[in-house]
Formats: sequence, C-alpha cells, structure tokens
Amino acid sequence: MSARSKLLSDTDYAHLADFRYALRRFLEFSAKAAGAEGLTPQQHQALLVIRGSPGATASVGHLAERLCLRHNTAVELAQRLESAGLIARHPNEDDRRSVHLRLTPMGETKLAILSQAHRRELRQIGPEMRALFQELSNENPEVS
Amino acid sequence: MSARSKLLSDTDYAHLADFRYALRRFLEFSAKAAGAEGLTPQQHQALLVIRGSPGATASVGHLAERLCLRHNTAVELAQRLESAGLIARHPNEDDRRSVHLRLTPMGETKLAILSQAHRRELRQIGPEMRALFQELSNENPEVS
DNA sequence: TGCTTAATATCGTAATACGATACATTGCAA
DNA sequence: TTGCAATGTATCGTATTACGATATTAAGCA
Repeated sequence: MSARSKLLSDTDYAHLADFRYALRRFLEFSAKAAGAEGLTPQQHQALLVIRGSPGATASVGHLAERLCLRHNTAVELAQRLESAGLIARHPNEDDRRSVHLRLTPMGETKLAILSQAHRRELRQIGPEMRALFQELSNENPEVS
Repeated sequence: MSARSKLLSDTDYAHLADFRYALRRFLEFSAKAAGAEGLTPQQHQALLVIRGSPGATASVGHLAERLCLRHNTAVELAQRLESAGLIARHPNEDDRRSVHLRLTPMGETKLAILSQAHRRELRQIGPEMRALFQELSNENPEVS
C-alpha cells in the first residue's frame, strides 16, 4: 500500500494540471497587465524586484538572483529598462564595481498601477489557489 | 483613508516581490526537473495537460487553451513532442480536422516521475505559498 | 605589487512564441 | 445539393530573449 500510494491516479494528474493551469492564467493576466503599461513581463518583474528590495534599490546581481536569471541576462534586462526610462543607474560609492538600480518616477507610476491590479487579482484567485494546494496536499495523506 | 489605502507601502511591494520570487523558484525547480528527464518545461507541461485531460487525450486546440498558447504554437510543440517520441497522434474518427494527442509509454513514464517530484515539491512549498497569499489578502483589509 | 575573486558588460547563438497565412473539414442555409 | 462561413490544424518568416563564453573593471588580501 505504501508502494502503491506513490503512483498517481487520473485525478491526481487532473489536479496537477488544474494547478498549473491556474498558475498560467495568473501569469497570463500579469503579462497582459504589463503589456497594457507598455512593459514586458520581465520588465515588470524587474521593477518589482527593485522596488521591493531594501532601500528600493538593487544591484544587477541581486536582480539576477531574485529573477532566477544569469548575471548577463540581468545586465541586458537592466539596459532595456534604462533605455525605456523606467530605471536609472546610480554609482555605488562603496563598491565601484557595483551599480544601484532605482526606479524613475515613470517606473514608480507604472509599477504602482500594476501592483494594485496584481494585488486585486491575487486576492481574487487566492481562495482557488489555496483550494488547489489543499487538494494536492490531501491526496494519499500519510505516505512516505 | 479609503483613497490612501489604495497606495502601496514598501512592505506591500516586498510581499508582492516575495510572492513572485517563490513562484519563480517553483518554476525553476520544475524546469530543472523537466531538464533532468530530457524535457523542456513546455514539453513537460504539455504532457501533463494531455494526461490530465478526460480520457488522457487532448486535441491541439485544447492543448493551446490549457497552456495559454496560440494554436500554431501548440502545433509546433506537439510536433516536437512527437519527434521526441513522447506523444503519438491518433486520428479523430468523429472529426477528421482534429487530432487526438496521447502519451507514449515513454511519455507516461517520464511524466509519472516528474509528477511525483512535483507533488512532493508542492507539498513542501504549500505552507509558504498559503502564508504569502494570506499576507497579500490581509493588507489594508476593508478597502474598495 | 601581484593574484584571486567578484560585479558588471559584450557578443554570438539557439530556442520558441508569435503573426500572417494556408489548407482541410464541418455544418448550416438557401 | 451547393455554397459559404466557421473551425481545427499546419506552415513559414520574424523577433525577442536567455544563455554560454569571454572580457573588463574593481576589491580584497598575501
């Protein structure tokens, strides 16, 4: 019975699939919202990382870490954000290898709009997501 | 006060950022797990959609819908899955425009391995995710 | 000073999602 | 039944972007 319980039933697969579908719809919502503000999804998330970091500032390396990206990808993303006028680079006086990324007023405004919309959406889907986690956690309850 | 409550504090941004970070780490876990089985993330998710659909079969259109992709992208994805020997196409007798996509034994095996790992991971992060939803839902509690 | 490490930057490449478009089949209406 | 719009799948060219490999600059330390 404990060996059997590791196998997945049709229902288990359906639950996993439903969870991923919910996730994708959220990401789709997020991408559309970003697009409505003229941002790519990654640009939006980069702004959120920066704004959500201590002092509302982040280094390129920190950005990479929080976005689960390689350093060079974060560099390119930061360059595009700067070109778009959404962030500014400030020299780091303490370590001149490093750079402080900070939002411009335009970046602030767009992120504020997006974040309000996202908080609303997350509150909407919260109950469904919690239920999905519940279902996934309750299947085959006491199994190694 | 009801106008003020729509604005976001530093903490609000941090919570949103933490939530997205948790999401990305899960997606990163998922991508790595798929890669360990020789699959791209989209291939894995396509297998899950098909397997989780009624009758363990799905049309290209249904695949597109559940993956939040355009039809043509789903076609290409299905082609790559077929080339990789992970799915097979079966003619739909009822509607010859349509195709039934179904997992091959190899697809079944790899999806089973991945799904067990994912269920484990989701049970792990479930409490954290629930807490994050909680925090997001509890900020500025009674606001339009 | 010289060496190692760390942070950011540059460049070429590959993967993939998309728009536009085409083709085949179905179903409906006249 | 014939014609036409709608539906499902397929093809092709393009653009974006994440990556690996590599380079550059600065810090830390023996």
